[in-house]
Amino acid sequence: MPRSFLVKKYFTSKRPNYSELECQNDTLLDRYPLAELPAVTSDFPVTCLTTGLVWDVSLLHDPTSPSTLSPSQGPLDLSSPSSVSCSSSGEEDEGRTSDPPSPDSSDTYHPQQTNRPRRSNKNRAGQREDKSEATAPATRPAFFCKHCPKEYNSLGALKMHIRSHTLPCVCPTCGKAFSRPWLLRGHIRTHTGERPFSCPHCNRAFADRSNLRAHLQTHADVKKYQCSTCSRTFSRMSLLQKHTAAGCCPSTA
DNA sequence: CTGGGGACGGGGCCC
DNA sequence: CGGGCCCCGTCCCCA
Repeated sequence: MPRSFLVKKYFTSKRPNYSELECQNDTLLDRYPLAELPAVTSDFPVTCLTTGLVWDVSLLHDPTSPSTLSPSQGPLDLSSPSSVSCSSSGEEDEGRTSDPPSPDSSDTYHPQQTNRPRRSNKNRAGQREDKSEATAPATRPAFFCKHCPKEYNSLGALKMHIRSHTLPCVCPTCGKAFSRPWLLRGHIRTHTGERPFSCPHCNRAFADRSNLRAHLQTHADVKKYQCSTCSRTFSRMSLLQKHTAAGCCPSTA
């Protein structure tokens, strides 16, 4: 299978609208251009410097102290895709990762029957609004991101968010940086061509579970997103939005 | 214009 | 508390 299609065009004209990179001014990528990103030390599939956290609970330390990101660690070893690690640990997810679907988990992913019966009471659709508001009750301690105006009511949440600024996980192949190890693993599949998520209906395989989920919608008679005016259903929100924007439903557009 | 794939961001939840 | 994973969602591109 040709993989060139996987190595997307964001190296040319597409993408890297990674706004995070822009607002990082004093953070990782600025200080350490890709070619100089810290390298890796072990034999793990990803590079992830999770300790490069910087937060501003109230003041915190100065950004001039690049945490664990020491340029002296040397340039990336782009020639050895496997010679990377995630400082977050040294153990990665041997067998625990969800990346490749475990054979025992009914071999394929079924969105209708999420093999995880959790979050039953949680409307995840609203999480975007939640985080955009980022309002913390006055009775709770507020943790502020020093890189952006976001505010969290737990240090853990803030730390997680800050990783989106520090981007501690670096692809050994192309140097692209990610906030989380599993994001990097997913990215690495774009290099390796690995597609562990296969569609049970058409045998098409995907590197990304979300993409498989979206794909499965194409097999559904009634798709997830429905136009409130014409009742037409779409596999993706974006398609519904295009549909409404195109004028089908002026009332909802 | 529509449909779909690729890549990715990020918060919540579980362990 | 941190790491890992899930899910939702978005953006871009292409046929």
